[in-house]
Amino acid sequence: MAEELSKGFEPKEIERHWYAYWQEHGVFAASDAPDDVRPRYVLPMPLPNVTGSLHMGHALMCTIEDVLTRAHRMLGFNTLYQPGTDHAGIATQVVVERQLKRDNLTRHDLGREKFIERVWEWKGECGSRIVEQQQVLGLSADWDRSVFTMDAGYSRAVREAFVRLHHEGLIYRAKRLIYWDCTAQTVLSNLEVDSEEENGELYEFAYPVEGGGEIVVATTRPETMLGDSAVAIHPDDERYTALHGKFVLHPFLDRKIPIVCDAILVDPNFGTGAVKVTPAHDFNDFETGRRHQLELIEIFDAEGRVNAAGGSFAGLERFEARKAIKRALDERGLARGSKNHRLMIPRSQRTGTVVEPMLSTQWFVKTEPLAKPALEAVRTGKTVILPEEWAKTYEHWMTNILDWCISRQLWWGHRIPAWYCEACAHTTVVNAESLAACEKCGSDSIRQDEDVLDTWFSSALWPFATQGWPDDTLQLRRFYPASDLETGYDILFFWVARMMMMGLHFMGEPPFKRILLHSLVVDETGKKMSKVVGNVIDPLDLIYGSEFENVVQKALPGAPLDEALKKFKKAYPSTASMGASFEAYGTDALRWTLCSYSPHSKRIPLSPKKIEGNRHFCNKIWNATRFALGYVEGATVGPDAPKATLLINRWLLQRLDDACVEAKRGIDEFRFDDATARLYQFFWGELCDWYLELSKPVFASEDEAPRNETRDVLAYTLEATLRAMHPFIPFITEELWQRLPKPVGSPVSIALSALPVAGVGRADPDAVRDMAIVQAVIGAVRTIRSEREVHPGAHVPVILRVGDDVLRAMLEQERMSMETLMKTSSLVLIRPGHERPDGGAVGHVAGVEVLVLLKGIVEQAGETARIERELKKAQKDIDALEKKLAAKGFADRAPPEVVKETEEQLAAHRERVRVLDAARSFAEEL
RNA sequence: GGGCGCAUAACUCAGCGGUAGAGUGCAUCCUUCACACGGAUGAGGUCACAAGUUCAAAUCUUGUUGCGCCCA
Repeated sequence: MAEELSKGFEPKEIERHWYAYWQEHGVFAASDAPDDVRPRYVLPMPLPNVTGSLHMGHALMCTIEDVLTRAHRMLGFNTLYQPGTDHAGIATQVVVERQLKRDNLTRHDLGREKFIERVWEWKGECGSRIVEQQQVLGLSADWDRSVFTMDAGYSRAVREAFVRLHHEGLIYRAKRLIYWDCTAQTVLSNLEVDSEEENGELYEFAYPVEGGGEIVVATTRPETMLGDSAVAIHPDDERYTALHGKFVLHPFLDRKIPIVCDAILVDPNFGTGAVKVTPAHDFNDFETGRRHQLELIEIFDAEGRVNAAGGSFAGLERFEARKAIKRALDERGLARGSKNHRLMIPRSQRTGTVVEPMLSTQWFVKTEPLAKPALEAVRTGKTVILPEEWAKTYEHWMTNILDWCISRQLWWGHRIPAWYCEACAHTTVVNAESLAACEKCGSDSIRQDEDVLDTWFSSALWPFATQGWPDDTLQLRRFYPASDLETGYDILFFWVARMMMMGLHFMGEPPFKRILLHSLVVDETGKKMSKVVGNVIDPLDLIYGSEFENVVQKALPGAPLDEALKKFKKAYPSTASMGASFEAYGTDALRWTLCSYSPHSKRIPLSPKKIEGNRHFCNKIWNATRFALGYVEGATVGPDAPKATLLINRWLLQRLDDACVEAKRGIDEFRFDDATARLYQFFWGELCDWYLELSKPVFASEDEAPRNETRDVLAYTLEATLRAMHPFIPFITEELWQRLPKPVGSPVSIALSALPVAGVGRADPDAVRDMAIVQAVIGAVRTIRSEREVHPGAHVPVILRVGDDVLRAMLEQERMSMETLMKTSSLVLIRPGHERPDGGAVGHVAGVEVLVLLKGIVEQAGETARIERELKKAQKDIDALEKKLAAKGFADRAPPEVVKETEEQLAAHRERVRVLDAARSFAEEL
């Protein structure tokens, strides 16, 4: 047995040690053995960006997934937690381009080949930082199977998927209005664009109407007027009835523009009620253009500069053009003022640039035929979404799904396997890295499409491309479909929905049985974590501890320290009482905390105080075990609960069973909050607060039989409880479990032991009922002692008057327990009506009259007030119950058991009143 | 504008048809031989508002108000 436990729980060394131990012993490995007949549990890890680093969202996700993984492993499943990393096309390319920019270089200076080499180099430099950080969190992924989305095998799968979809007509190339990132100079899918409300202005200017007069339009983007091909008004707007069918004249370009009526685009109450329409650079306008067959006039080039269509404004950058246009309108006397306006600005998720709607030729996935089966799978319950409210969101998105633009004008990624023939204009689409000749005419004058695929296209294949697809491998058969897919709801559309579509299409069945969605980690006040707000917390700072000064320097780099600290404290009010740093809370405390939030609330307001509290819980576990270790030596721990005769032992085994059943249910139903709360309550509230306290007099007694029984029950329960908690807090449970007596033949690690399920304890409802009475009686004495300010060290005589003979006999049995926790030297059990000495306080619980003799212990009488208070409370309850019973229809329409229960409650309260009332004099006899 | 969701103790949140729960915080007492990262006790809530369904509503329905998020 290892060295003695330290007085307090110190996570750091333990965590390092056991993670290495698990890896050494291959604890995380899934089995490929053909004869392995265990049921399978497969969880594909949402792949982090290869160059990324761990944030709070990862910590939450990884923790939840590892709990699921560990629990299933302990339930006897052949468990695969499939790890991997994503090449993250645009994100990675943007970072490397920024690095080049420092040397005043662009990717074009290097050329495609050299640039890609450079990205690979950087990937190497980042190494496996993210993976190491995930390991700090204790993830039990099968790291030997880790897959990178640019691996040769995975790349082949990506090309295969593209080629097949293309041949089936589900991928096509077309010119469409898309979102254009002028910085990265690539198209983005609508999901990669985030719109945020920002300050802007609503600018008004007048278009001269042909034949005289003018119409004033309101716009947030005056520069796009260069591409206007209509002015729209509401057909019912009486202000403009006279203008129906007329034209306006473009002030800068030689163009006549129609005035059209459109009830969909125009809100007559907004702005001037007249809207300029730019179909080539706005999605709503594009649709309007379709409805009215308007001309599409493109006015920007790829860098966001005005093109030749902009006449004298050509060459100006977008925002310069805005100023120039406003100036020009002003000069022509057409400006009609402006006002401040909040508007949604769409920005690229990766570069932060305001994206530009542009017309462009791109590759698209035809989503509707793919979405149908994906929708069906959820509707029929083949795939279940939890929490279920998300099913509605999924349904809504899938039924309104748009075609998915999958080409990107980037270099880092899977190059589109399409070759254009210069001789015959045929497009060859084949699964190959290079192609020699056109498949149609045989010409070698071909060139490959320059673009790469959207990263999400490759990750959509994750559940099967990781297992060897398109080959029919043993792995693929064994580990597809996955069991659960767990991820943040923010990538429900990006990733989950697309995996559903691809999985169903290529494999014929949905990629997972359940989709589990967790919430977003936000700061303590409910705000999103962001670099701008300065409220980002690095999970490693919580695990290893960190001065707040360090924390905020990372959260708000470059900002003055005072300011950063102020923002941080505001975002995390609970740190006010924490001094100047996070202590090292350890992975377990962080994991437990993250699991304790309900998945139903969409936000998880991270509270450092809560993590601190859960480190205290770990410390409690540590010390309770330290206490137990002093007594459990030589205990026999078998596979089943030991025999128990003592009430505390019988009770504990029943409560153990209850706790484990509920914890298991919580895990099964994706309610880790319930599971952790129950285990917390059992360990602290029952095992520590009651059982350990009550075991002390047993261990101190002379009697060997009860001592041995208690020793065995304690050892058994503690060992089982550690197993039940292991999925949530793997490190501390392993450390302590290794030191406890265990059943013979226990595995090398708690991670491979069995998760306790129903039957781990022993059913004993009588014990629970009796123990509740003992607890209530002890509580009554404690309350009286506390309220009458009896010194905690003082021993006071207690008399219990009990009418029920069976009950009195039971309490007599528990004399030792009660004497210890009541701190009494003289406990007497008598029948009601039996004589009693003078002076004291009275309580009444569970049919037991509790008399605490205070004569000579407290000076003054003064019990009357307390009794009056109790009586008043009881009377209030009686009134409510009587009212309920008397209410018309209750007796005959409510279920009989409810009526009976109500009557019993009423009787109990009346008895209580009778006893308390009779005790008034007793209280004044001091 | 469309969709989804939330309003419960000072704070953060569970509960979702039978007379309100947890953690933290607060108050009082206790350094008792596992733990002061501890123990005991206590205070604190017309469950946003209004109407309805029901024998019974924090819990179901509708409306109102306030607040989030997603999509446009």
